[in-house]
Amino acid sequence: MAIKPARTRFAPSPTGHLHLGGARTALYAYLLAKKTGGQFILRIEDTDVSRTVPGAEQEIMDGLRWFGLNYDEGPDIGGRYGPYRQTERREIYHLHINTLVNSGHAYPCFCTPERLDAVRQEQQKRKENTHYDGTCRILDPDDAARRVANGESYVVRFKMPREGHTTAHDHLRGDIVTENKQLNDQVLLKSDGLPTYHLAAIVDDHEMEITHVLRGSEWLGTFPLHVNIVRAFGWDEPLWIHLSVFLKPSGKGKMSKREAVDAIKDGHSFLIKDMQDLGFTPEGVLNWIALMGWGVAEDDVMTTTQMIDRFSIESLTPSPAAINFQKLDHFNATHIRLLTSEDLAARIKPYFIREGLKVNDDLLLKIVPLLRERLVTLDDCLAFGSFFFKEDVLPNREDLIAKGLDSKQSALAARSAYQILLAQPTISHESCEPPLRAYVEQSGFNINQVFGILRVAVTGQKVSPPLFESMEIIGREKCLARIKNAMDMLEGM
RNA sequence: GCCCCCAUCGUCUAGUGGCCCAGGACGAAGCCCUCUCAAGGCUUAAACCGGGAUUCGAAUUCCCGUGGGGGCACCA
Repeated sequence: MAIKPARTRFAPSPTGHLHLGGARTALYAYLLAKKTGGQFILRIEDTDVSRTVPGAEQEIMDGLRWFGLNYDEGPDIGGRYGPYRQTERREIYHLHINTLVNSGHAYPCFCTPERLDAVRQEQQKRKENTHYDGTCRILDPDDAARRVANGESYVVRFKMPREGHTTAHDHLRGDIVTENKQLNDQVLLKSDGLPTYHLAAIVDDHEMEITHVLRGSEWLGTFPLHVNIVRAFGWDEPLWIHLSVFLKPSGKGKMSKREAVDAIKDGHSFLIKDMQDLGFTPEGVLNWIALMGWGVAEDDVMTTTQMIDRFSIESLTPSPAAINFQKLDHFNATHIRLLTSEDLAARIKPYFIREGLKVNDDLLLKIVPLLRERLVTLDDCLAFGSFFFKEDVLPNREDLIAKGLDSKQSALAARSAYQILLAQPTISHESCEPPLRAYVEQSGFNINQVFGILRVAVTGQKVSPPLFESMEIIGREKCLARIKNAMDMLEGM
């Protein structure tokens, strides 16, 4: 059972929000690192300065922490292999790009974007595969070096072999063979002096001694390029694992703006920052995304610890997975039920406070057992429990009239129940239910009618946690007052 | 257009040549429990994309279709 410790990384670019796909990539990388006793690293790929969004980096870090996916090295905590922001690693890339140019694996290119554009259009017109035409590939290296020294604007391109083929090995798909003539002389270093992803990621993964690269399958297209770069350097390759993409719920295509709007409308989102507000728990979300792309035979309800225990890159699946929010609800509800009362209380408290309610902690702890199995999302605590924190309750007149009865009959039932409860020194399940049931027996009304009137009277709503347990928590005085009030309302109709 | 990847119930998946008239989970339907709503228990319906080939035997291997996804930037 001697597994080599894996060093894995999550390497997002700070250009937008942390979403489900990114979170899953991070999760798998985290699980693999923890499983093998290795390290999980956060690296920020911010080489496209124009696309960098202020706050995005922070959001990524907050998201990972919310999930409990704590990284061992990262921009805010440092580490032996830092810095962990690519814009802070310019010198490292320049060093390596020089190596590549000197060994003939890369070359400076002075073509202007305008010329490149023209070439591309020309190729499209001829229905050719668009690719760099190689103008600067055949430049004399000394001439090129002179032009660079003169301050001429340039990029550095990778000199892709024109003949033969490249075999790249993906752990989930096996060997992927590509003809080299299909490949392009990609830009490695941009004219602003910053590297492109292709160079930066490969250099960093090597420098940071990453053993397993887990990334999205959108990188499959440039995968042959990447292995060629690694080989040009003469480095050992990491194990490459390209994760499947997430599809929209219909299974047709990736999530888009349109689906994002629909998801929000129905209380869901694929943005991590929204999840917390929507009442989802990190445990629920994690469990849900873990299973999209990981084949777990049975017992699929897991905590992070259990996931670490059972995780294996052998059981990852390469096919795309459609998002299923109903399943998220299920896992969220399931994990809520797994929480201790203290934990659940602490988690739902903010939702009551957000609603402007004054929360008494003792009371909160008492109602938690009544709420627990009724919550799908944490904010459902409002629908089932806000009346506990209100002085008064305002039932709808119509709701007080029991199904199948008129207002007079309902008033009679309320009055009778009131008198029975009034005779009880304390209100509890044990003391109240038997006499009330006895009354139901002899009154000719049914349980649902009588208990229903009381429910609306005491809680102000038609759906609530169990009646007697709720009344016990609310207390004798308040319950009696509320029933009296309901009685008056019914009799005044 | 070119290149690459993928393909088991509606969805996520188990399955690595016989243990599969295909198993689990979500969802659906029904029943039980029940003061409402849940939770819980039990049950049912529901799939190997199509065609060839290999083999005594294929969901599992190979080929060809078809469908879906991704990529073809000085973006990641």
